[in-house]
Amino acid sequence: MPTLSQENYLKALWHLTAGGKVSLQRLASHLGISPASTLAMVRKLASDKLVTYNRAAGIRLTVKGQAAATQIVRRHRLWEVFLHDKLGYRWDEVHDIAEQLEHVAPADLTERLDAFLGHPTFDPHGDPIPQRDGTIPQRTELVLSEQPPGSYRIVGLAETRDELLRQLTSLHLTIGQVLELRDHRRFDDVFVLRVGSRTEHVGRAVADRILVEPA
Amino acid sequence: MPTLSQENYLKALWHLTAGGKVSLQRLASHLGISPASTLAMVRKLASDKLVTYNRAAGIRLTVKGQAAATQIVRRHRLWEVFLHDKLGYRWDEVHDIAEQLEHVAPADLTERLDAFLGHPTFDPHGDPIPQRDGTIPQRTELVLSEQPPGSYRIVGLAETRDELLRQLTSLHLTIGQVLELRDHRRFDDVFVLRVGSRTEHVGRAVADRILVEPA
DNA sequence: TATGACATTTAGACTTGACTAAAATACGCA
DNA sequence: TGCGTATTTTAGTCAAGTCTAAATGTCATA
Repeated sequence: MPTLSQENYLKALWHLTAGGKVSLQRLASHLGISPASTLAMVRKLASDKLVTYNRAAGIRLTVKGQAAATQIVRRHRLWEVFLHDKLGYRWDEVHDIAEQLEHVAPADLTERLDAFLGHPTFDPHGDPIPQRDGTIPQRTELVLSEQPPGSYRIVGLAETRDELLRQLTSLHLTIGQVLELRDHRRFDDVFVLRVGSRTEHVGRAVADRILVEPA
Repeated sequence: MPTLSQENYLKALWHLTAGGKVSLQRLASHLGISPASTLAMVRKLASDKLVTYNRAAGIRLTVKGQAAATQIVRRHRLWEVFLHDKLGYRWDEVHDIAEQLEHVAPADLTERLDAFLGHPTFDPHGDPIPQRDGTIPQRTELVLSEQPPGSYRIVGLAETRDELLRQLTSLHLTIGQVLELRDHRRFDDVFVLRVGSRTEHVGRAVADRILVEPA
């Protein structure tokens, strides 16, 4: 049970680690905190066995720290999906609010939220949501709007906003449905689809949110 | 913008005020904090013009303090509805979690949440949710399960859990519907209703959540 | 190998929100 | 009116998380 402040350090480390060795300096400037204060906190994290630190190797998350950080990122991204899909915030507004919500973590809340949102795998920015077991989804599905004409099966939806869901349902564009992408009229950004025996025209907002595999 | 800790004091004051003069002592023991610490915080609140304090009158919320406290209670109870209706927590589990969430208050979030939940007027405990303008709903609707046989119009639902909503919809028990309560079979807690031309049998879980007025 | 640039570490201090212990005040009632 | 009890207030501490300034290390390279 890291403190709120410790959680921010862990999350920052999770993000920075991808970019190579994490020096005090780098962590400090990422967080906008002085190197002196950063060192103090890194020592606390080390005494809680969440990180290891020495000058040469820099700061490294331990297995325990990794797990904690991953769960924080998971909570953050799930809240982003909630704010976007359910409350209708724009994708560029959700980050700051999720920043607040991610620290609320009573047993169960994350998993209930995940279920309520339909176990999403990507957040509104397109970043993967770490799963309960810590694995990170890889984009294997294709986004319909980026495909060449052809036959595809819908394997998922990138969003669960009621309005979008209703529209997709009314077009029979639900998971499992096979469709044929006929044309992308680029001048007005309309996608022409053959769904069952009907021809449908959908805009980019819809085509961007349909995840498919070749059929 | 009171601090997190100040918000807890304001909320406590809001609740205690109903019970008469609020002495330092009373506030302190309600919060489980020493009178000395409480005095220190009350002075801060006073310097922010959120409360007035003197020995004789005790601690009183100013108009500004009232407004702030009311919004905190509003946020708390809206989150309770979310946790109960949407995430499926039991009514006795939601308080502690809402306690955490109520302090997250970026512009807009409360109103969006309110809209998403369908502008509820009572929380899962049956307590009124202060409205955006600060007014406190009064229970004017009647709970179907507490009425004598007769004709009623449905004016609201006490809950928006999808499962409940689906069940009510499938029974045609939606807002505006007129129904006749025929009987309450007390030995097995089943309510016998006449809805349109059909006779329906519903249990207490449903009858408790239908708000009606005589028709 | 000595030096300058940059990174790290130490030292000391501040703010917030809590604490305890003890002093001051108020209040009920004998 | 004054005593005893309860409440309020003061004074001094503490821990967390931050700061600044200054001291110390490290390292590439001139």
